[in-house]
Amino acid sequence: MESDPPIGVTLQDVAARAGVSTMTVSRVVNQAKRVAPATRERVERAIHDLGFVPNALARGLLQGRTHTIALLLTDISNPFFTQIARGVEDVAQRNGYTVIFANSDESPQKEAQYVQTLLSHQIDGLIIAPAGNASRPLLDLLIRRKKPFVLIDRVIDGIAVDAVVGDNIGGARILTEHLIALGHRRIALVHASSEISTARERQRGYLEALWFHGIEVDQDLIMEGDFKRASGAEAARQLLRLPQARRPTAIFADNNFHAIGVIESLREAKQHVPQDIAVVCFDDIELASALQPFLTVVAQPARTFGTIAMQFLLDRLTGTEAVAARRVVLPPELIIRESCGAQLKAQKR
Amino acid sequence: MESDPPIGVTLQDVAARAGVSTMTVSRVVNQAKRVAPATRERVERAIHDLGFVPNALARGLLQGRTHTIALLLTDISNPFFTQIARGVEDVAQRNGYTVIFANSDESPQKEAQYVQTLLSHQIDGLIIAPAGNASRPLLDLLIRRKKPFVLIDRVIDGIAVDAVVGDNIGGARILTEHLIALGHRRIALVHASSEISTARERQRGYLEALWFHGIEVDQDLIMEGDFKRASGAEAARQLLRLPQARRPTAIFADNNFHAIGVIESLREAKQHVPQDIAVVCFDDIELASALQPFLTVVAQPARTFGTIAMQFLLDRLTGTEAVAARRVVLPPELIIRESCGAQLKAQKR
DNA sequence: TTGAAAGCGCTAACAT
DNA sequence: ATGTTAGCGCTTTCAA
Repeated sequence: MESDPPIGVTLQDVAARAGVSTMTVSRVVNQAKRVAPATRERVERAIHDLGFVPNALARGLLQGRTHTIALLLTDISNPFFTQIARGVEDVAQRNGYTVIFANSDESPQKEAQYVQTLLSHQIDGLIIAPAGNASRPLLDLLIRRKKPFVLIDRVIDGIAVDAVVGDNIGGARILTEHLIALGHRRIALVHASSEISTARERQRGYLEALWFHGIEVDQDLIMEGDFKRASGAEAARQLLRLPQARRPTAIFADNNFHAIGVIESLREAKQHVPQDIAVVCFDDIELASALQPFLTVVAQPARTFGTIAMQFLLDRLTGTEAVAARRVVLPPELIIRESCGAQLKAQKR
Repeated sequence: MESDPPIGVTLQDVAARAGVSTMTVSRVVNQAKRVAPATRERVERAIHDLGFVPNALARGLLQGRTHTIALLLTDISNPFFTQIARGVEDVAQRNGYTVIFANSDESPQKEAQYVQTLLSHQIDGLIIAPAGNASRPLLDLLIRRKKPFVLIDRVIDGIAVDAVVGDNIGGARILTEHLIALGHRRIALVHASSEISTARERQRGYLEALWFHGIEVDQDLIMEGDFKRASGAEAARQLLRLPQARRPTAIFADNNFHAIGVIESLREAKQHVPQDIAVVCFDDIELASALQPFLTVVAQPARTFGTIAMQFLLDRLTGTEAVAARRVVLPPELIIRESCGAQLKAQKR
């Protein structure tokens, strides 16, 4: 049971060493005021000597709070979510919270499984980018359990909780109108499942822009993907199979991964971007754009998504009074790079 | 104390509902065999009705094991580390482990702080990419505490522990020799601090290649950065300030972020890559390369780094017998894209 | 097959 | 300013 080296030093051990009660040690550890300077010093010496690290489990068990929150995302390999993670982590760390990350991979099953695990670990709250509308029961469960949580990037209809999202409709309109202004009329859309609010809203913005400018919607130009690279590539391949006259002159990818996939397929087909076909997308790919700046995008302040969401969660965690659900909609920013448009305007109708 | 809705349902509650002792419930939860089918069913029904989720803290406190491991990286926004994270997470999840991620941001201080927090949360083990040689005391602490850990990507001299790394010397040689074979003689190096094993080894590989081919080393072409984008950009700016004759015809960036920064600066200076100056780097930037494929790199199987490291850690965690420290060195792969070389060969000496 | 008691490491609430 | 007691939710041990 008892080990030779300092493995698992407890508060008791420190108390014995310093010749005081466990309560005194506890008080020193927790920065309480009511400790005589001399005693405090003895205890601190003992803590240092023994290399004591308090057991957060025991403390959590007793207090019902672990100072741990979870960040449940759908794809941690997407830079957009990575930036969110950094924002969350920063604010969390500054406030003494530990963050557990998890990846649902756009799968409601995986998501449910993770929430279960996270709950069992007694996390104090969560920040979630829900996999889709199917996540609804899960969120209801959290509400019943009175676990504070904040939705990030995506919302679920009819559930009034704190949420930090981007203006997807507006962003999609801006992007589409940018293309229209450059003379494009046959604009394809590669969107993800309508189960996901962001995909739904971006599609809406695209359609609104077309309607507003009296451009007829061609269903053959609207492809469904899953926010991943491969589906973007497949969508582009299909678009290229259309007869020349019905092919798009521009493709609007509803997220960055779709755009990458689209561009890959176009390259395979020897179609140059932006000379032969324009490509724009939602969410930036900072690294990629640094290399070769031609992709016009609507970028979102992902890091800010994270910091605000964490702030909201903190309010809930430390909140004295009950606050109504808040929703922050952050505006996206149109980044025009080596304007695919400029060239196209001249050469297209 | 007692709440109205099912908030914090305990094993006791389930026991009461099912009319059995807590032990019986515990046995059902833990899949023990010695439970009568009828009893088991009653208990399972109660668990479901009450929505009972076992308290991992209480269990951990008692057993001294939490089935949680930590992954401590230096930069989660680098795709290389993101891939590692996915690999680790996959293997961990399949084996019933929860992963806590943390970012040291290349700072030994932050790293030490995180390890402290993680230890207090009683994680069972860690996978660490150490910030640098300064991390040595921290690792010694873990050894004293008998916390299993595995080094990933970077090693610390004179410490015999499991490690999963890439062949940095070999990779750097390959990359440098690739440039030499294309006719380059003035090859610059942008490397990170020698405090970091990967930076040290890549520098070594670069030097070895030059020596081997009888090319004199020009200290003015060797710049120190910090593995981040800005330092790569600054290094390139300085290189461009050299008199024409002493400027490099190629730049070897010792990681992907350095390369991005270098390319940005070159673009600002209207230097075209690869026509005017070649750029190669260690670690791929998959997304970026998909967009515009001209960056020749030495790519590492990051995901495999993660899966193997997690496997090693699992061995330690479940290990019956003590195994000697293992070190796996994974070979990198040279990816030549639109060979910056081909063009250069013709135009340079 | 099931239950009772004890206690993991810590701190809230109450002494002193 | 310091100590004592009790117990968080669970499982280990031992008994029935």
